[in-house]
Amino acid sequence: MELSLESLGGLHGVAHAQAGELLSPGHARSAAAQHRGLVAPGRPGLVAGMASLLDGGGGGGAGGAGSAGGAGGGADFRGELAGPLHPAMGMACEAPGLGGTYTTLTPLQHLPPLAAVADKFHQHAAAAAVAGAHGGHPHAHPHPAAAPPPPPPPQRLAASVSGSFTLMRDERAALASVGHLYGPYGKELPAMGSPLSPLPNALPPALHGAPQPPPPPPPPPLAGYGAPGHLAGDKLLPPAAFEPHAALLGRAEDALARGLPGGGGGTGGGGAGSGSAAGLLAPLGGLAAAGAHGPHGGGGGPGGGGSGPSAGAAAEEINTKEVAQRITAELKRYSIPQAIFAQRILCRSQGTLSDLLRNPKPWSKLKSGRETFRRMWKWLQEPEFQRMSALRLAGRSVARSADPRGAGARLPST
DNA sequence: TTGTAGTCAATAGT
DNA sequence: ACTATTGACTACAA
Repeated sequence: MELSLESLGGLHGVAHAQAGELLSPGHARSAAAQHRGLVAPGRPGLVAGMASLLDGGGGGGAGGAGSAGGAGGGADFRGELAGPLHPAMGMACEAPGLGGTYTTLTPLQHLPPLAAVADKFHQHAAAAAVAGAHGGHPHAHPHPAAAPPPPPPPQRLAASVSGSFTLMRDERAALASVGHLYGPYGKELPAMGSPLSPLPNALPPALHGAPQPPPPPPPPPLAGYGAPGHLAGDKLLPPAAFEPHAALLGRAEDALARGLPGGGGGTGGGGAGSGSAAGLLAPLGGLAAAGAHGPHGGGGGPGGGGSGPSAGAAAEEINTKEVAQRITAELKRYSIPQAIFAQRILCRSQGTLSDLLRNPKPWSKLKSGRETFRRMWKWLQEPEFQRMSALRLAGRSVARSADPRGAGARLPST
């Protein structure tokens, strides 16, 4: 437990708040306390999958290894898990049993170990199946072609990755994993990275402001969200590129942040950039790539802000409002209770999540709270099945650590 | 010491 | 069952 997340978390966020937080009683209790009670309702189709996952989270582990996961990982994907999960996913809160290499839990437990991704792959295969995305293979590699979602610019990925790598020094191991992960996953990543929404179906374009291709599925009712006031000031990252590296970014960001010019300059505000995803993280995107490379171009876009040296720092900006909206939409879409998401993905309480979603603070005003938004963001970036897996895995881990019994207890049959 | 930020647990409302 | 709100606590920075 201690170090697992280090890779991700350790690097960045952790820097400041973490240690204390990790240890802080609060977390402990919350974690413990939180684990319980997380079951989710099921819904048809993907949703169902999600639901299952949710449930599964709790249960899967022990018993059958997760419903969804069952397939590949089934018996124990632990092995797979040995590696850390994807950044956005898995055990967010605990770095459980994964291997031991990951990071510690930062306050939030930042990112799950990249390695974990591996697991995801497997999982995702299963998940995919569930989702119906495509038939996963046994271990599913994401073939570029196969993947459901779209299009991805591999390049970006590469860039990102590299950036990540750079960032991650410590995480080499993780990197390694990543490397392989991404490799196969190439397609997926890109997908995520895609300008748009990571969520294939998901997010409401409205959020982005930019006209994006509307997701197939039911559009989320986010009408309420409008233009964000604070957003204006903030910058956003384009989801693209960075998603996988969110973690990295995070760290980078942190580092940068510190070094950076504060807000970077400002950012360009709404600019965000790039579009897409727009707008959420413009800077981030930059960061990701840039991080390592510097001002990368992509950046260009938004860039703005940053500029300078620190562009990176800025990089991380996430449009909190958008993220909040998107998360809200996704949760609704899949009927994921806030409590589940909060606990499994964010390692926070339901109340906290609710508050964050309803009253997101501008990125610039956030401190340690950025981690929470990063997590949300990362989660959004994940492909559906990964997201689901995350929920499930997280649950699993949590369950395991906290309440093994629960783990097995209820998995939906699915 | 004071103020701010981030969370949580509890509780009320739907 | 879920979500929203509130009060209190802890950690940090000025």
